[in-house]
Amino acid sequence: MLVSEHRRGPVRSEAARVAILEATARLFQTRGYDQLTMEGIAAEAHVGKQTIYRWWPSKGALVADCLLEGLLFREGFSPADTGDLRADLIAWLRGILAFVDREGGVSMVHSLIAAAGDHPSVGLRLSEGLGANQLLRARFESAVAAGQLSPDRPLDELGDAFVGAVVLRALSRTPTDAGTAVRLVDAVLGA
Amino acid sequence: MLVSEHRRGPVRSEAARVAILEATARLFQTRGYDQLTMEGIAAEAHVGKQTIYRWWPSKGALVADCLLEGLLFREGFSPADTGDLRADLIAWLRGILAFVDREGGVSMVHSLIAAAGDHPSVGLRLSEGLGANQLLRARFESAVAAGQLSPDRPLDELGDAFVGAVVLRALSRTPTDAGTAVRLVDAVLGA
Amino acid sequence: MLVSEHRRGPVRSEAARVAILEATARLFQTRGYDQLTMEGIAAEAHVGKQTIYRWWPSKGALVADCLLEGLLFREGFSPADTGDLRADLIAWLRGILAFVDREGGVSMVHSLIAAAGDHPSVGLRLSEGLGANQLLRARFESAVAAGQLSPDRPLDELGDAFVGAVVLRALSRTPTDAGTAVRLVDAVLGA
Amino acid sequence: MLVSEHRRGPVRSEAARVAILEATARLFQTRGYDQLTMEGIAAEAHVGKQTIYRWWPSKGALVADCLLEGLLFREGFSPADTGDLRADLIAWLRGILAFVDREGGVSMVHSLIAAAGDHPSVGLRLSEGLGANQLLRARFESAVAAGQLSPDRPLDELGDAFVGAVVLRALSRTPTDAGTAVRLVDAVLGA
DNA sequence: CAGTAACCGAGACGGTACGTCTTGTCTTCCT
DNA sequence: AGGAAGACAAGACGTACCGTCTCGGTTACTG
Repeated sequence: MLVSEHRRGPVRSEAARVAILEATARLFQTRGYDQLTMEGIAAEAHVGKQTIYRWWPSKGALVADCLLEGLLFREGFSPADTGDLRADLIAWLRGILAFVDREGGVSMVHSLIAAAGDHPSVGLRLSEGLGANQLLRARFESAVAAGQLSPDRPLDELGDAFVGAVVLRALSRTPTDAGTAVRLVDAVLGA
Repeated sequence: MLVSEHRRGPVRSEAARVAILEATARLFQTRGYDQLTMEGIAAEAHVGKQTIYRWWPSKGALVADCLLEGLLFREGFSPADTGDLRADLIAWLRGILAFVDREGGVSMVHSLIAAAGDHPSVGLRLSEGLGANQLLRARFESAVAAGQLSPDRPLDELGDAFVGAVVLRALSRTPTDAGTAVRLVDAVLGA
Repeated sequence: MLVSEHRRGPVRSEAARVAILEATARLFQTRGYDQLTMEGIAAEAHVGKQTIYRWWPSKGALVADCLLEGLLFREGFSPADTGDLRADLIAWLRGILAFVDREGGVSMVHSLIAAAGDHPSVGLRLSEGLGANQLLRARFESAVAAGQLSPDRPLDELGDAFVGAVVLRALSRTPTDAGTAVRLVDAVLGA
Repeated sequence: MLVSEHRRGPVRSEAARVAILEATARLFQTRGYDQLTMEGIAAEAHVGKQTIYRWWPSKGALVADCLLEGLLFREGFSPADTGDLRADLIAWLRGILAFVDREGGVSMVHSLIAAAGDHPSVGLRLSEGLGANQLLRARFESAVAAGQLSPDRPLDELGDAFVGAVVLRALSRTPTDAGTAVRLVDAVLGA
């Protein structure tokens, strides 16, 4: 006895889905989140507006999906493991800060923060994108194993502290200098 | 003989200025930053739109001014100094997290984050409003003097780490539990 | 027993055809021509849109078919033949004007006029539906035979004049009074 | 005794009003009523859509205003007064029928009928535009004075009968031949 | 004390984008 | 193959705000 609940009619068009996400990513990167419009995306993707609204409730959800598909963050910021936690974290933070300071980096982060305001999962992905949380946590665990980090430190919160500080700088547009990464690591880890 | 550069005509109306800021604060608190519109503010303040645009360039600037006037944040979050740094920080964080979790707190913080995206100084004021930076720094200095905190730790960055972690939680709407404050303090300070 | 003429494959579904026409009539009468949509008809008839487009080119054609099937006009307005042409015409016109003035009558006629704009045959059917042209012409012929109407009057055009005047009133929403029918008959026929 | 109740603020822009009406007339004549869109009018008039909606509630009202301004009907169809009522009416009807049959004439009338469906006053103006009602009535009065027309005939309804018959022909797209005007006059007036 | 320049409220203006609706075509599965 | 369901591209709908400009009317300094 089969019956298997079945829908009739055409199925979601993968071509349209991809075109929409790619158009969104393209426009997000070139114009930023605020300038991103549903109409612009529809035009760029050669798609009817209704096709967007059928599958995504909002601009934020669309950007969140782009993040999930990895269309916005090409680069991952994974901390190296040279055995020296402090050096590795400094290097990792410098990478992130360089990205943020780079042409378009600030506005990129700002756009993501704005998008996070509209859609919760963007915030989660933002942490992961910047901090590569899993990798960061792995690095911390390695440091704990090596005796460089007290096992008492809650590692997720430790990651949040670093990533949060970076986000806060971006929010307040505090300029970064050469020593910023070092100071931040020393502040949190102790010198 | 100083020609005394002088303007003719009436001078800026204090009544209008105050009405606009108060209308902005009122609408910001009830509807949030996104729902805040220049037209709405003008109507609420019984003021012409031009009177707003004459003195403020943007919605963000208006909100920033509200912050400066103390119309948005009634409460300050100042850490106590009982001699026990860890306990004081935990208490302070709990206060902030309770505020954020409270009815309307999340959206308040989100609105401020959104406003910060539009206007840099909102970001600065946000840090200060949440973290009361001066006070926090003072508490850290007291801890250094008491030998509870290594003098090597850059104190500004230490504050950023705490406030940043809170902002990050708000951004990703990560739910808070009873242990969050403790874990965050232990993560950053060491247990 | 004449099975005769058989196509293979499924043949046009009579059930669908009828369901579509009835849905159209139902919606036309309740919502009017402007509110009538292909999507609405398809939904009301539990039919795919394509099934409509396969057999009818437009909304107007659909309404025209409804008229042909007699699904829109239940009532016919046939002039009586009491021997008194003037009285018969006045009675007949009063019936039509009462229908038009009645609840929903104006919008009914307006909808038909709109449909006539989209599809020529609706216009023809409109004349017939309102004026019952054949019957009206028969009444005129009877009057000619009775010597009440000059044989020189072109009878089709005479009918058009009456029906046209009614349509024009509907178009301009000129209100009707008790004497309208009398005046119209006297205007055209002479008192 | 001063203080006459006064509105403050800018006054309605005559330039915009005229541009909108002229754009409407232009598009109405070239594309017809159905193809006429508010967006198209706004674009053609170089005007924001809101400026249209601020002053006109609908497309029909806009077309009605165009009629009132005389932007749609250049030509008036005024019956001559040669002393021969029948000949004058035939000539007048031939002019109208020629206009309707002419390139674009049918669609023009159809468009006006459609517009009349949307907006009552278009219907009134339609009668006037086609029938020049005042002038027609004046011609009838002259005929009554000359003893060519019974004083018992209600003259307004007489005009309606003629104009209505023409509208009805346009609605049903009944083709016109050389004798149409003659037959119509004879039908209504008697030979 | 008249002139005049900048303020004020109100709100119309040209625009952009919104989210919804309908059209007519296309695609998929089911009977 | 025909029919139901419904996704698709297109584009009009009417609304909400944007930031600018234009009105009269109202100060308050200047000559």
